[in-house]
Amino acid sequence: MARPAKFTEREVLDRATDLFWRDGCDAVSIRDLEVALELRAPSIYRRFSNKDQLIARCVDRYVEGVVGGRIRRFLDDADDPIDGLRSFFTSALEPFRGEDTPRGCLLTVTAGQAAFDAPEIRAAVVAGFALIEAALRTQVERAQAAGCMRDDIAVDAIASSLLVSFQGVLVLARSGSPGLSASIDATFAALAQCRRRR
Amino acid sequence: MARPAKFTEREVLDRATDLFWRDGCDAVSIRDLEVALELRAPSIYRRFSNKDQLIARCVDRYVEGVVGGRIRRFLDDADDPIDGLRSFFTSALEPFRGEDTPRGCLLTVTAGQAAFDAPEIRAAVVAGFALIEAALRTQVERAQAAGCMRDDIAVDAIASSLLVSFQGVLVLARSGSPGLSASIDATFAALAQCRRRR
DNA sequence: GGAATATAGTAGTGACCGCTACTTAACGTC
DNA sequence: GACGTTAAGTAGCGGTCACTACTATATTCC
Repeated sequence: MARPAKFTEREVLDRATDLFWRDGCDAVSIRDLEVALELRAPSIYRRFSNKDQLIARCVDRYVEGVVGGRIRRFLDDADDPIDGLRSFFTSALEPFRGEDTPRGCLLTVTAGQAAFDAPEIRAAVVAGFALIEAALRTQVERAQAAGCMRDDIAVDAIASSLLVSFQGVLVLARSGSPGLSASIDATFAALAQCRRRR
Repeated sequence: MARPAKFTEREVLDRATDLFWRDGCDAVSIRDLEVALELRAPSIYRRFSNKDQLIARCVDRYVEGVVGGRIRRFLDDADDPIDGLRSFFTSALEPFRGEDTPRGCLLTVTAGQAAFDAPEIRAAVVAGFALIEAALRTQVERAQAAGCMRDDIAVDAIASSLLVSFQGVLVLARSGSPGLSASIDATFAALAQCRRRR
Protein backbone atom coordinates (compact mmCIF):
# COMPACT_ATOMS: atom_id res chain seq x y z
CA MET A 1 0.00 0.00 0.00
CA ALA A 2 3.05 2.22 -0.08
CA ARG A 3 6.63 2.36 -1.20
CA PRO A 4 8.66 -0.34 0.56
CA ALA A 5 11.49 0.65 2.87
CA LYS A 6 15.04 0.02 1.64
CA PHE A 7 16.05 -1.41 5.00
CA THR A 8 14.33 -2.72 8.09
CA GLU A 9 14.61 -0.68 11.24
CA ARG A 10 16.86 -3.37 12.65
CA GLU A 11 19.27 -3.07 9.72
CA VAL A 12 19.38 0.70 10.08
CA LEU A 13 19.97 0.51 13.82
CA ASP A 14 22.68 -2.10 13.45
CA ARG A 15 24.61 -0.02 10.95
CA ALA A 16 24.27 3.15 12.98
CA THR A 17 25.20 1.36 16.19
CA ASP A 18 28.36 0.04 14.58
CA LEU A 19 29.37 3.54 13.57
CA PHE A 20 28.63 5.04 17.00
CA TRP A 21 30.49 2.20 18.66
CA ARG A 22 33.53 2.55 16.42
CA ASP A 23 33.91 6.34 16.40
CA GLY A 24 31.99 7.54 19.45
CA CYS A 25 28.57 9.20 19.36
CA ASP A 26 29.84 12.77 19.31
CA ALA A 27 32.18 12.14 16.40
CA VAL A 28 29.50 10.73 14.09
CA SER A 29 27.73 13.33 11.99
CA ILE A 30 24.50 13.00 10.09
CA ARG A 31 26.60 13.07 6.90
CA ASP A 32 28.54 10.08 8.18
CA LEU A 33 25.28 8.30 8.89
CA GLU A 34 23.98 9.09 5.40
CA VAL A 35 26.91 7.16 3.93
CA ALA A 36 26.78 4.25 6.36
CA LEU A 37 22.99 3.84 6.25
CA GLU A 38 22.68 4.50 2.50
CA LEU A 39 19.87 6.89 3.37
CA ARG A 40 19.71 10.69 3.08
CA ALA A 41 19.18 12.84 6.13
CA PRO A 42 15.42 13.38 5.70
CA SER A 43 14.82 9.65 5.57
CA ILE A 44 16.82 9.21 8.75
CA TYR A 45 14.91 11.98 10.50
CA ARG A 46 11.55 10.54 9.48
CA ARG A 47 12.40 7.30 11.27
CA PHE A 48 14.08 8.88 14.31
CA SER A 49 12.99 12.32 15.29
CA ASN A 50 16.49 13.61 16.00
CA LYS A 51 20.07 12.52 16.50
CA ASP A 52 19.73 12.05 20.26
CA GLN A 53 16.79 9.70 19.82
CA LEU A 54 18.72 7.70 17.26
CA ILE A 55 21.72 7.45 19.57
CA ALA A 56 19.52 6.35 22.47
CA ARG A 57 17.94 3.64 20.29
CA CYS A 58 21.40 2.52 19.22
CA VAL A 59 22.61 2.33 22.80
CA ASP A 60 19.57 0.17 23.58
CA ARG A 61 20.40 -2.01 20.60
CA TYR A 62 24.04 -2.23 21.68
CA VAL A 63 23.04 -3.29 25.17
CA GLU A 64 20.67 -5.96 23.85
CA GLY A 65 23.03 -7.24 21.21
CA VAL A 66 26.66 -6.76 22.14
CA VAL A 67 26.42 -6.59 25.93
CA GLY A 68 23.65 -9.17 26.14
CA GLY A 69 25.55 -11.43 23.79
CA ARG A 70 28.68 -11.31 25.91
CA ILE A 71 26.67 -11.95 29.06
CA ARG A 72 25.03 -15.01 27.53
CA ARG A 73 28.23 -16.32 26.00
CA PHE A 74 30.71 -15.71 28.78
CA LEU A 75 28.61 -15.64 31.92
CA ASP A 76 25.36 -17.57 31.52
CA ASP A 77 26.96 -20.41 29.58
CA ALA A 78 30.15 -20.61 31.64
CA ASP A 79 31.08 -23.88 33.28
CA ASP A 80 33.28 -22.32 35.94
CA PRO A 81 31.92 -18.99 37.25
CA ILE A 82 35.33 -17.37 37.80
CA ASP A 83 36.60 -18.43 34.39
CA GLY A 84 33.43 -17.01 32.92
CA LEU A 85 33.95 -13.68 34.63
CA ARG A 86 37.56 -13.59 33.56
CA SER A 87 36.73 -14.28 29.92
CA PHE A 88 33.96 -11.69 30.09
CA PHE A 89 36.63 -9.17 31.07
CA THR A 90 39.34 -10.26 28.66
CA SER A 91 36.89 -10.37 25.75
CA ALA A 92 36.91 -6.58 25.93
CA LEU A 93 40.64 -6.54 25.24
CA GLU A 94 40.45 -8.35 21.93
CA PRO A 95 40.56 -6.26 18.77
CA PHE A 96 37.20 -6.13 17.03
CA ARG A 97 36.94 -8.14 13.81
CA GLY A 98 39.60 -6.97 11.41
CA GLU A 99 40.47 -3.84 13.39
CA ASP A 100 43.85 -3.47 15.07
CA THR A 101 42.76 -2.12 18.45
CA PRO A 102 39.97 -3.09 20.85
CA ARG A 103 36.84 -1.03 20.40
CA GLY A 104 36.14 -0.48 24.02
CA CYS A 105 32.52 -0.15 25.06
CA LEU A 106 29.88 2.16 23.66
CA LEU A 107 28.56 2.72 27.19
CA THR A 108 31.93 3.65 28.66
CA VAL A 109 32.75 6.08 25.89
CA THR A 110 29.30 7.65 25.73
CA ALA A 111 29.33 8.32 29.46
CA GLY A 112 32.17 10.76 28.85
CA GLN A 113 30.77 12.55 25.83
CA ALA A 114 28.52 15.53 25.26
CA ALA A 115 25.73 13.19 24.11
CA PHE A 116 25.50 11.96 27.69
CA ASP A 117 23.78 15.21 28.64
CA ALA A 118 20.70 14.14 26.68
CA PRO A 119 18.33 12.48 29.18
CA GLU A 120 17.26 9.64 26.87
CA ILE A 121 20.86 8.74 26.09
CA ARG A 122 21.89 8.93 29.73
CA ALA A 123 18.99 6.65 30.67
CA ALA A 124 19.98 4.09 28.04
CA VAL A 125 23.61 4.08 29.20
CA VAL A 126 22.66 3.78 32.87
CA ALA A 127 20.33 0.89 32.01
CA GLY A 128 23.26 -0.79 30.27
CA PHE A 129 25.42 -0.44 33.35
CA ALA A 130 22.63 -1.90 35.45
CA LEU A 131 22.32 -4.90 33.14
CA ILE A 132 26.04 -5.63 33.37
CA GLU A 133 26.05 -5.22 37.13
CA ALA A 134 23.08 -7.59 37.51
CA ALA A 135 24.79 -10.22 35.36
CA LEU A 136 28.00 -9.87 37.35
CA ARG A 137 26.04 -10.18 40.58
CA THR A 138 24.44 -13.42 39.45
CA GLN A 139 27.82 -14.83 38.58
CA VAL A 140 29.34 -13.74 41.88
CA GLU A 141 26.54 -15.51 43.73
CA ARG A 142 27.23 -18.62 41.68
CA ALA A 143 30.93 -18.42 42.41
CA GLN A 144 30.39 -17.95 46.11
CA ALA A 145 27.95 -20.86 46.21
CA ALA A 146 30.54 -23.01 44.45
CA GLY A 147 33.05 -22.04 47.09
CA CYS A 148 35.54 -20.53 44.69
CA MET A 149 35.02 -16.89 45.64
CA ARG A 150 35.47 -15.35 49.07
CA ASP A 151 32.16 -14.83 50.83
CA ASP A 152 33.31 -12.37 53.48
CA ILE A 153 32.42 -9.44 51.20
CA ALA A 154 28.81 -8.67 50.27
CA VAL A 155 27.63 -9.87 46.88
CA ASP A 156 26.38 -6.43 45.86
CA ALA A 157 29.65 -4.79 46.79
CA ILE A 158 31.68 -7.29 44.78
CA ALA A 159 29.36 -6.96 41.79
CA SER A 160 29.61 -3.18 41.92
CA SER A 161 33.36 -3.39 42.30
CA LEU A 162 33.58 -5.68 39.27
CA LEU A 163 31.49 -3.30 37.18
CA VAL A 164 33.89 -0.54 38.18
CA SER A 165 36.89 -2.65 37.19
CA PHE A 166 35.25 -3.61 33.93
CA GLN A 167 34.63 0.01 33.01
CA GLY A 168 38.18 0.87 33.97
CA VAL A 169 39.53 -1.87 31.75
CA LEU A 170 37.55 -0.44 28.86
CA VAL A 171 38.93 3.05 29.45
CA LEU A 172 42.52 1.87 29.52
CA ALA A 173 42.06 -0.58 26.65
CA ARG A 174 41.29 2.36 24.38
CA SER A 175 44.55 4.02 25.38
CA GLY A 176 46.52 0.95 24.36
CA SER A 177 47.64 0.36 27.89
CA PRO A 178 49.72 -2.84 28.28
CA GLY A 179 49.49 -5.21 31.22
CA LEU A 180 45.71 -5.11 31.44
CA SER A 181 45.60 -8.87 31.37
CA ALA A 182 47.78 -9.04 34.48
CA SER A 183 45.57 -6.38 36.05
CA ILE A 184 42.49 -8.53 35.48
CA ASP A 185 44.29 -11.54 36.92
CA ALA A 186 45.10 -9.53 40.03
CA THR A 187 41.48 -8.47 40.42
CA PHE A 188 40.27 -12.06 40.40
CA ALA A 189 43.16 -13.34 42.47
CA ALA A 190 42.12 -10.91 45.19
CA LEU A 191 38.57 -12.24 45.05
CA ALA A 192 39.51 -15.91 45.11
CA GLN A 193 38.56 -17.87 48.19
CA CYS A 194 41.20 -17.40 50.84
CA ARG A 195 42.65 -20.57 52.28
CA ARG A 196 41.42 -20.96 55.80
CA ARG A 197 42.35 -23.17 58.67
CA ARG A 198 39.92 -26.00 59.00
CA MET B 1 60.57 45.95 25.24
CA ALA B 2 57.07 45.14 24.05
CA ARG B 3 53.48 45.28 25.07
CA PRO B 4 52.97 43.32 28.32
CA ALA B 5 50.78 40.23 28.28
CA LYS B 6 47.42 40.45 30.04
CA PHE B 7 47.97 37.11 31.73
CA THR B 8 50.85 34.77 32.39
CA GLU B 9 50.90 31.49 30.55
CA ARG B 10 50.15 29.76 33.83
CA GLU B 11 47.00 31.83 34.33
CA VAL B 12 45.83 31.11 30.80
CA LEU B 13 46.48 27.38 31.16
CA ASP B 14 44.74 27.23 34.52
CA ARG B 15 41.59 28.86 33.18
CA ALA B 16 41.55 26.70 30.05
CA THR B 17 42.22 23.55 32.03
CA ASP B 18 39.31 24.29 34.32
CA LEU B 19 37.01 24.61 31.33
CA PHE B 20 38.24 21.43 29.65
CA TRP B 21 37.96 19.56 32.94
CA ARG B 22 34.42 20.78 33.60
CA ASP B 23 32.92 20.34 30.14
CA GLY B 24 35.21 17.87 28.36
CA CYS B 25 37.73 18.79 25.71
CA ASP B 26 35.47 18.14 22.73
CA ALA B 27 32.67 20.29 24.09
CA VAL B 28 34.80 23.41 24.58
CA SER B 29 34.93 25.69 21.55
CA ILE B 30 37.37 28.48 20.82
CA ARG B 31 34.49 30.89 21.48
CA ASP B 32 34.09 29.39 24.94
CA LEU B 33 37.80 29.83 25.53
CA GLU B 34 37.66 33.47 24.38
CA VAL B 35 35.19 34.20 27.17
CA ALA B 36 36.95 32.19 29.85
CA LEU B 37 40.44 33.42 29.01
CA GLU B 38 39.39 37.02 28.31
CA LEU B 39 41.44 36.78 25.13
CA ARG B 40 40.33 36.74 21.47
CA ALA B 41 41.04 33.78 19.25
CA PRO B 42 44.14 35.21 17.52
CA SER B 43 45.81 35.85 20.87
CA ILE B 44 45.10 32.29 21.90
CA TYR B 45 46.47 30.91 18.65
CA ARG B 46 49.64 32.97 18.94
CA ARG B 47 50.43 31.34 22.26
CA PHE B 48 49.35 27.81 21.32
CA SER B 49 49.55 26.88 17.68
CA ASN B 50 46.21 25.08 17.60
CA LYS B 51 43.49 23.67 19.81
CA ASP B 52 45.09 20.24 20.14
CA GLN B 53 48.33 21.74 21.39
CA LEU B 54 46.42 23.81 23.93
CA ILE B 55 44.51 20.76 25.13
CA ALA B 56 47.73 18.76 25.43
CA ARG B 57 49.31 21.53 27.50
CA CYS B 58 46.22 21.68 29.69
CA VAL B 59 46.28 17.92 30.24
CA ASP B 60 49.91 18.27 31.31
CA ARG B 61 48.95 21.06 33.66
CA TYR B 62 46.05 19.00 35.03
CA VAL B 63 48.36 16.07 35.68
CA GLU B 64 50.89 18.27 37.44
CA GLY B 65 48.34 20.22 39.43
CA VAL B 66 45.22 18.22 40.15
CA VAL B 67 46.55 14.66 39.89
CA GLY B 68 49.90 15.52 41.44
CA GLY B 69 48.14 17.42 44.21
CA ARG B 70 45.95 14.46 45.08
CA ILE B 71 48.93 12.12 45.03
CA ARG B 72 50.86 14.34 47.40
CA ARG B 73 47.90 14.98 49.67
CA PHE B 74 46.33 11.53 49.88
CA LEU B 75 49.20 9.17 49.11
CA ASP B 76 52.57 10.70 49.93
CA ASP B 77 51.40 12.33 53.14
CA ALA B 78 49.22 9.45 54.33
CA ASP B 79 49.87 7.93 57.72
CA ASP B 80 48.25 4.60 56.90
CA PRO B 81 48.86 3.43 53.31
CA ILE B 82 45.49 1.75 52.87
CA ASP B 83 43.59 4.72 54.29
CA GLY B 84 45.57 6.92 51.93
CA LEU B 85 44.61 4.83 48.93
CA ARG B 86 41.00 4.77 50.00
CA SER B 87 40.82 8.53 50.43
CA PHE B 88 42.58 8.96 47.08
CA PHE B 89 39.72 7.00 45.54
CA THR B 90 36.86 8.59 47.45
CA SER B 91 38.18 12.09 46.80
CA ALA B 92 37.08 11.56 43.21
CA LEU B 93 33.49 11.12 44.36
CA GLU B 94 33.21 14.49 46.06
CA PRO B 95 31.50 17.29 44.18
CA PHE B 96 33.96 19.93 42.98
CA ARG B 97 33.84 23.25 44.81
CA GLY B 98 30.34 24.65 44.59
CA GLU B 99 29.19 22.24 41.90
CA ASP B 100 26.57 19.61 42.62
CA THR B 101 28.17 16.61 40.94
CA PRO B 102 31.70 15.21 40.94
CA ARG B 103 33.76 16.36 38.00
CA GLY B 104 35.34 13.05 37.23
CA CYS B 105 38.81 13.09 35.76
CA LEU B 106 40.06 14.99 32.73
CA LEU B 107 42.16 11.98 31.75
CA THR B 108 39.30 9.50 31.94
CA VAL B 109 36.95 11.65 29.92
CA THR B 110 39.52 12.69 27.33
CA ALA B 111 40.47 9.05 26.68
CA GLY B 112 36.95 8.57 25.31
CA GLN B 113 36.73 11.69 23.18
CA ALA B 114 37.65 12.61 19.64
CA ALA B 115 40.51 14.73 20.95
CA PHE B 116 42.21 11.52 22.03
CA ASP B 117 43.05 10.81 18.39
CA ALA B 118 45.55 13.67 18.43
CA PRO B 119 48.97 12.15 19.21
CA GLU B 120 50.09 14.93 21.56
CA ILE B 121 46.89 14.70 23.58
CA ARG B 122 47.04 10.93 23.72
CA ALA B 123 50.64 11.11 24.94
CA ALA B 124 49.72 13.56 27.70
CA VAL B 125 46.82 11.38 28.87
CA VAL B 126 48.90 8.21 28.82
CA ALA B 127 51.62 9.99 30.82
CA GLY B 128 48.96 10.94 33.37
CA PHE B 129 47.85 7.33 33.70
CA ALA B 130 51.48 6.31 34.18
CA LEU B 131 51.94 8.88 36.94
CA ILE B 132 48.90 7.64 38.82
CA GLU B 133 49.95 4.02 38.40
CA ALA B 134 53.45 4.76 39.70
CA ALA B 135 52.04 6.54 42.75
CA LEU B 136 49.66 3.67 43.42
CA ARG B 137 52.53 1.22 43.08
CA THR B 138 54.61 3.07 45.64
CA GLN B 139 51.72 3.01 48.06
CA VAL B 140 51.06 -0.68 47.48
CA GLU B 141 54.70 -1.43 48.27
CA ARG B 142 54.40 0.60 51.44
CA ALA B 143 51.22 -1.21 52.44
CA GLN B 144 52.73 -4.61 51.79
CA ALA B 145 55.82 -3.70 53.77
CA ALA B 146 53.61 -2.59 56.65
CA GLY B 147 51.88 -5.96 56.52
CA CYS B 148 48.42 -4.55 55.87
CA MET B 149 48.10 -5.64 52.24
CA ARG B 150 48.30 -9.17 50.90
CA ASP B 151 51.68 -9.90 49.36
CA ASP B 152 50.73 -13.00 47.36
CA ILE B 153 49.92 -10.83 44.31
CA ALA B 154 52.64 -8.94 42.45
CA VAL B 155 52.99 -5.25 43.23
CA ASP B 156 52.76 -4.24 39.58
CA ALA B 157 49.60 -6.25 39.05
CA ILE B 158 47.91 -4.71 42.09
CA ALA B 159 48.95 -1.21 41.06
CA SER B 160 47.62 -1.76 37.55
CA SER B 161 44.43 -3.23 38.94
CA LEU B 162 43.97 -0.21 41.21
CA LEU B 163 44.47 2.18 38.31
CA VAL B 164 41.80 0.26 36.44
CA SER B 165 39.41 0.49 39.39
CA PHE B 166 40.15 4.18 39.81
CA GLN B 167 39.33 4.90 36.19
CA GLY B 168 36.18 2.83 36.48
CA VAL B 169 35.07 4.78 39.52
CA LEU B 170 35.51 7.99 37.57
CA VAL B 171 33.41 6.70 34.69
CA LEU B 172 30.56 5.66 36.93
CA ALA B 173 30.79 8.74 39.11
CA ARG B 174 29.88 10.84 36.09
CA SER B 175 26.77 8.76 35.54
CA GLY B 176 25.60 9.44 39.08
CA SER B 177 25.90 5.78 39.99
CA PRO B 178 25.11 5.10 43.65
CA GLY B 179 26.98 2.62 45.84
CA LEU B 180 30.40 3.54 44.56
CA SER B 181 31.63 3.99 48.07
CA ALA B 182 30.71 0.39 48.90
CA SER B 183 32.38 -0.68 45.69
CA ILE B 184 35.62 0.98 46.74
CA ASP B 185 35.36 -0.64 50.15
CA ALA B 186 35.01 -4.04 48.50
CA THR B 187 38.07 -3.40 46.34
CA PHE B 188 40.23 -2.68 49.35
CA ALA B 189 38.69 -5.41 51.48
CA ALA B 190 39.75 -7.90 48.82
CA LEU B 191 43.29 -6.56 48.96
CA ALA B 192 43.58 -6.55 52.73
CA GLN B 193 46.00 -9.00 54.26
CA CYS B 194 44.35 -12.37 54.68
CA ARG B 195 44.54 -13.83 58.14
CA ARG B 196 46.93 -16.72 58.09
CA ARG B 197 47.85 -19.42 60.48
CA ARG B 198 51.06 -18.59 62.26
C1' DG C 1 59.59 61.63 20.04
C1' DG C 2 60.59 57.55 16.82
C1' DA C 3 61.84 52.79 15.92
C1' DA C 4 61.41 48.12 17.27
C1' DT C 5 58.75 44.56 19.25
C1' DA C 6 55.50 41.72 21.30
C1' DT C 7 50.80 41.59 22.53
C1' DA C 8 45.73 42.09 21.67
C1' DG C 9 41.63 42.94 18.89
C1' DT C 10 38.53 43.45 14.38
C1' DA C 11 36.38 41.07 11.16
C1' DG C 12 36.10 37.73 8.70
C1' DT C 13 37.20 32.82 5.98
C1' DG C 14 35.51 28.20 4.18
C1' DA C 15 33.88 24.00 6.11
C1' DC C 16 30.89 21.50 8.61
C1' DC C 17 26.97 20.99 11.89
C1' DG C 18 21.88 19.35 12.80
C1' DC C 19 17.93 19.75 10.55
C1' DT C 20 13.94 20.63 7.04
C1' DA C 21 10.60 22.49 3.10
C1' DC C 22 9.75 20.46 -0.89
C1' DT C 23 9.77 17.11 -4.67
C1' DT C 24 10.11 12.46 -6.61
C1' DA C 25 9.55 7.39 -6.55
C1' DA C 26 7.38 2.93 -5.61
C1' DC C 27 3.96 0.29 -3.97
C1' DG C 28 -1.41 -1.53 -3.29
C1' DT C 29 -6.33 -0.38 -4.32
C1' DC C 30 -10.05 0.63 -7.24
C1' DG D 1 -4.59 4.58 -15.13
C1' DA D 2 -5.72 7.72 -11.20
C1' DC D 3 -5.43 7.87 -6.07
C1' DG D 4 -3.70 7.37 -1.49
C1' DT D 5 0.16 6.29 1.14
C1' DT D 6 4.65 5.80 2.61
C1' DA D 7 9.29 5.92 1.60
C1' DA D 8 13.53 8.37 -0.36
C1' DG D 9 15.96 12.16 -2.48
C1' DT D 10 17.25 17.32 -3.85
C1' DA D 11 18.73 21.31 -2.26
C1' DG D 12 19.55 24.38 1.15
C1' DC D 13 18.57 26.75 5.76
C1' DG D 14 20.82 29.31 9.81
C1' DG D 15 24.33 28.42 13.00
C1' DT D 16 28.77 27.10 14.76
C1' DC D 17 33.28 25.23 14.06
C1' DA D 18 38.63 25.96 14.05
C1' DC D 19 41.38 29.18 12.29
C1' DT D 20 43.61 33.67 10.15
C1' DA D 21 44.90 38.17 7.33
C1' DC D 22 45.14 42.41 9.01
C1' DT D 23 45.16 46.38 12.21
C1' DA D 24 45.65 48.64 16.69
C1' DT D 25 47.93 49.08 21.19
C1' DA D 26 51.35 49.21 24.75
C1' DT D 27 55.83 48.80 26.17
C1' DT D 28 61.47 49.60 26.04
C1' DC D 29 65.46 51.42 23.80
C1' DC D 30 67.70 55.25 21.53
